[in-house]
Amino acid sequence: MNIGDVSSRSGLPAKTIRYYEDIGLIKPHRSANGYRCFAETDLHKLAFLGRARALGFTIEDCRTLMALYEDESRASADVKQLALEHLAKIEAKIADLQAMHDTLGELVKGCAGDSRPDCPILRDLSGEG
Amino acid sequence: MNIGDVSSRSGLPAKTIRYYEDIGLIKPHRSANGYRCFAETDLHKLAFLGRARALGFTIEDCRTLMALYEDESRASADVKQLALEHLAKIEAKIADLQAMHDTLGELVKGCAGDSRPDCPILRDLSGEG
DNA sequence: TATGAGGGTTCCAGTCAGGGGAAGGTCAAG
DNA sequence: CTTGACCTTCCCCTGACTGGAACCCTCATA
Repeated sequence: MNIGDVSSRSGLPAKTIRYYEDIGLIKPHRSANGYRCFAETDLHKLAFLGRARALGFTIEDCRTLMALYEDESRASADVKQLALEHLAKIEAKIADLQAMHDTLGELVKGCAGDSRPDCPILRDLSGEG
Repeated sequence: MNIGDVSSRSGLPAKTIRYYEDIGLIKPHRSANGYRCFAETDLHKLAFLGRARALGFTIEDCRTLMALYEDESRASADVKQLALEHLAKIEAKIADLQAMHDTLGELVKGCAGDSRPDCPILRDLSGEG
């Protein structure tokens, strides 16, 4: 398989696939003409990576997850721990965003949104002046 | 005021303040020795920027907000629109993160987390194989 | 046989919002 | 006079790609 095929079958852009090779996540063979030559296992790995990235895991997490996946003697505890740490980071981000959302929502609610200059949003940003 | 004073009074790192000057958000004067020389208005602007950034506005949004703030003849509608657009982006991010959280949470719940290799998280990532 | 389309390759630069650190100038205190 | 705390500019680094330039390969068509 050439990179275009793997790209459409995995849903990942060709650029991303080349990047993943660059950083050592996959190691496709090369054809005589220099083209990358992907096996089914490469495609499978890329799909794995795509799903892990979609769950928000960092590239380094993905590297670890792949290693665990390929390690038949892994302990599921290791996978779970990684997932729990990631879950905690997601929760922290949600909490941050929620706080912004609540604050900004309040300010927006108080803003007339008309042609006059008076605005509680700017008043708040300027330090209640 | 030197940059150290402004830094501690605004809560922004000196690096950040220099960066904000670099991209034209503030224009402090210079003393004879080449040091930046901040007026109270600069400090006020930096505090404004710090609060806007804390609400998650991008630097470009901050630039617009500052311009609106300094424009006495602004329409609060313009401020409100910017804020509403930002609010929508925050909501979209929260929704994304929440979806990740829910999916990953389900997978984690099903994972024994013991010394055995069997793991629903990896099974899901590998495509249910 | 030329040529054009549509693959593929490498490498460089840019994104966003700064952070880290080097090399060097300035200032007040001891 | 020296020490230490400031300040300056400069350049590289981050994550996870994305865009583009310049060039090569293959196949179909005129």
